[in-house]
Amino acid sequence: MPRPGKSSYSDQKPPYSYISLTAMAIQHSAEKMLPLSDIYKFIMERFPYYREHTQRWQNSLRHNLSFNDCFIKIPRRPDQPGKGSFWALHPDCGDMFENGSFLRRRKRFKHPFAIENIIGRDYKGVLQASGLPLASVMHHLGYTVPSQLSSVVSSMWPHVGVMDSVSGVPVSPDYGPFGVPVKALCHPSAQTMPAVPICPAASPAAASLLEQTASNTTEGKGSLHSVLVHS
DNA sequence: CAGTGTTTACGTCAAA
DNA sequence: TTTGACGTAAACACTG
Ligand SMILES: [Mg+2]
Repeated sequence: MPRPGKSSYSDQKPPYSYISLTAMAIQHSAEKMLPLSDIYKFIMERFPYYREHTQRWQNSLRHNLSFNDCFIKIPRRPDQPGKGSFWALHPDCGDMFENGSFLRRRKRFKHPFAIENIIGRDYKGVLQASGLPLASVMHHLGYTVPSQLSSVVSSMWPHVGVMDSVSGVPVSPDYGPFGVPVKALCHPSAQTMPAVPICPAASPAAASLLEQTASNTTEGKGSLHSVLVHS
């Protein structure tokens, strides 16, 4: 396509969402995974539209990588030094563009066992009605707050530290496959929380716990209130 | 420090 | 009208 500056045809915004563009880049690669910088390159090489305002759209792209469960991080091997991780497509996310549109999917892929998705689904009404951020509700429920959400929590409740429920030693969240927290952590106000796996598939006990939690929340705010009062 | 990653907030738009 | 997907801005935290 032509060269000229502002308003040439090829400079128009391509009919692809960031998710589409990123998936294209990943699928096009030999290893089916790419570092962030290579995703940028792929897009910029093919779509002149994205050769400008790079700070804006690259911020949006990173937001999409992190926010959408269909994108997962693959750690670098020691023999592959570099900045971040590799990004790949979650094996269960299927064909995201089954409907002809590359702009909007029918539904977002959400991993069913990610604790933040479980809480987000079961406490949807509470989250909406209260306006509280997900991190707050998870904290009040005594759940491990994933990754950097903990910084939000510690800024809202500076007296609360994240520590191992048995040893009392500060730890960082430890995640197993699919981002499921393997080690149950608790904060001082939560007294004793059993260090059991939260993944229902891994522990029948945890499964019934989850079921109980779910049934408690179907009625609405009541259960959250009791939890709030408790802490 | 610059690049990478995570989360919240808000606006838009189309489907349900 | 409500819901959900998407884009954008922005505030941080973490890392090489
Ligand atoms: Mg992700």
